[in-house]
Amino acid sequence: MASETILDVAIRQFGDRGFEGASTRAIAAAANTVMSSITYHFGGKEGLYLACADHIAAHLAERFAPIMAEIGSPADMDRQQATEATCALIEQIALLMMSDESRDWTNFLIREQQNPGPAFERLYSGIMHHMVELLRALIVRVRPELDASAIRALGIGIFGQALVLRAARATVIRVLDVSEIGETEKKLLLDQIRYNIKALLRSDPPS
Amino acid sequence: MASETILDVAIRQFGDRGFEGASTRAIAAAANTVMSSITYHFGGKEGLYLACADHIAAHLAERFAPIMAEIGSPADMDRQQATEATCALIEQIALLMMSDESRDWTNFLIREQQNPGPAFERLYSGIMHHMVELLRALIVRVRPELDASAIRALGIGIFGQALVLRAARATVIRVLDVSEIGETEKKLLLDQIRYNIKALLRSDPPS
DNA sequence: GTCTATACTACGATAGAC
DNA sequence: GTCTATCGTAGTATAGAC
Repeated sequence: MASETILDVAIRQFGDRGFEGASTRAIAAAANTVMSSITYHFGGKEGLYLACADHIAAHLAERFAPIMAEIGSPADMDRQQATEATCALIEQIALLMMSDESRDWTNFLIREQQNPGPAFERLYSGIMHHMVELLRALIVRVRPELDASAIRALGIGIFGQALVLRAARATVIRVLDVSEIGETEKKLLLDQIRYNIKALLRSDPPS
Repeated sequence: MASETILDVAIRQFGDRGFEGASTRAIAAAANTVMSSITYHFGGKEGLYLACADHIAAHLAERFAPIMAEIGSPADMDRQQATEATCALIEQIALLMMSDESRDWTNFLIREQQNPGPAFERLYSGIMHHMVELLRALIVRVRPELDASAIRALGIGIFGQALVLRAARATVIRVLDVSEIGETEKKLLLDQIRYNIKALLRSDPPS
């Protein structure tokens, strides 16, 4: 189906160049069709942008379905299990942030975070709030003594462990003194993230 | 001077809409001048973009000069002092990430991280590598037993604590269930960051 | 459904008046 | 230094052929 190809190309273009910077002609040409196909399938540039958001949400939901199913319900976990589940979840997010496959999705997502519009609404209610809620529930199991605000703030910090790998990608590559994030760097960063999360979830206070 | 106004407007526009999305006509109009002024002062759109990067680097250097002077040299610090200095540095970065004043700089910066070009080079060598190096040296003082790779990976995780506040801004606001990040939320997040950094810098391993 | 043709607007660069 | 005028290009939208 041509509209699938158009969506994939459009997500890349929008992610790289932003809504205004991307051109429907260029998107259509890269998808081996003409600009008016976009009008036909999506109603116009704006409609295409929103369809991209839905497409990303669907793909993310599909990608995280296995790990979320494996984690299951945090309600009947003990501390150790919830800690491990948190590590597993963030590890998956970190892998996403480092993957080339999802480079275009994450670029689109980060861009939309800076100027949230209707597309962010679709992304958030489509997939992100499920993950936010799961993370929150897991932290509650590990640190039941914390109040709701602290749980949320801690969750933000834990999520930052994965996000930094995409949002500051160029800096990460510079700091590691490599030309790209290869398998060696992936392993290094994932191991550190797992260690960091366990440190962040400890209940005995630092000196 | 008119070229100062043009730079401020341009940083906002480039940050919001990207290089291609921003228009020199719109930038000039918002700076109460005409498009050909940009040609005169900066040689064109590309020159303006690079000048924006230099402008941001200069402002960031100015903003962080006090805290970096106060921290001084990590070489003669003990663990406790280096831990406190790390907290102070990341706290300043976190404040920057949350500030409206620097919204445009950080948007520009994050955008440039996704597709680094000559402008990233100027930003990195202009200011960022100083901060990266300071953070690295501080962590070395706190955790001298770690090897160079682990120091770098830990630094990335610590930096992520601050970065997430800007890169996932829309999600942070959603999670905290507020319409903007006010004083209450700033305090909550900064307190958590300080706690988190101390947890991340602990040398006794988590269970 | 996919294409061509066209209308209209906006873009960046540049030359030249003042 | 700041402006107007203009050129060539590229943008979105739309109507209509097939």
